Amino acid sequence: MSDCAPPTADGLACCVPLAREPISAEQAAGVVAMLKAIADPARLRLLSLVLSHEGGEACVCDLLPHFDLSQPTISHHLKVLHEAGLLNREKRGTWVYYIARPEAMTALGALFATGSTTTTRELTGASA
Amino acid sequence: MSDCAPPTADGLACCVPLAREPISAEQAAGVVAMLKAIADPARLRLLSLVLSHEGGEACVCDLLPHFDLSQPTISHHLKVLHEAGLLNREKRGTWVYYIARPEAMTALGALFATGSTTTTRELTGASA
DNA sequence: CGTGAATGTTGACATATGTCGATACGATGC
DNA sequence: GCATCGTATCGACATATGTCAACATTCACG
Repeated sequence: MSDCAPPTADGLACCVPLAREPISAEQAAGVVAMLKAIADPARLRLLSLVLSHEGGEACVCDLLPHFDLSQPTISHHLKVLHEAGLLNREKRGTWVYYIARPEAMTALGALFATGSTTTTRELTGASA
Repeated sequence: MSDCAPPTADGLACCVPLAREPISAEQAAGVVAMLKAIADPARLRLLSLVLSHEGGEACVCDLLPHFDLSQPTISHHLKVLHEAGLLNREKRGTWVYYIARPEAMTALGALFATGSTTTTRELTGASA
């Protein structure tokens, strides 16, 4: 619980691969907050839609048509993703844009690294 | 929904990074099954304990002392991890061993790859 | 065979979660 | 200013989930 400084200074959960050493209860709690956010079909799809959308961002109006869910429900899911640190929120005029955070993807990917400590850090080639 | 053959013939969820293209509802449902399994503090810790234990396996009696939870609760969580394809189960005499599945880690890690399709496949250096 | 130990199953319960309709808020355009 | 559009919040509800105590099951060992 001491050798784990915030990797991106963004409040992301910790970085040590699950297979390297037993994760502490505290770290587990932090990581679980992010995992719970994506452990929902609608939110996983929302995240993927934003990530794969041009520029790594999408406005709510772009996302709504992809679902059979009500607008408040989508808004709720986006809020969950935002509060988990997976998406940034930006208001531009009338529209609200949700913006991917590649650091969050990297942090999550690092959890599942097996063997060495190497992560997918080098692959984070998205715009800041 | 058509270009995604089971990557390891083990029933693991699909393989395309979230950032590459919007995940389909069907694929999302499959992936979410695995994510839900690890989106719990106890189960994340259990998984990490097994993964980092020598040989990538541990018997229930090794795991129990790490938690304040009752034995049936731990058994329940292990069952969830097993049914999600994250741990194999093997009975040896009186004891039951849960065994890590590096393929599952690789499959999950691939989800969070950003940019190219490169995954942490090369890092899967555990014994078969 | 019994006895005991390790693990799994069942049923019950409190809480968390996903969903919606109604409504509120904020920006745009007339 | 006022109507309208896009988005968020609130309150309510049904369902899912984590947990335990009690019990069942399976195996080792005399």
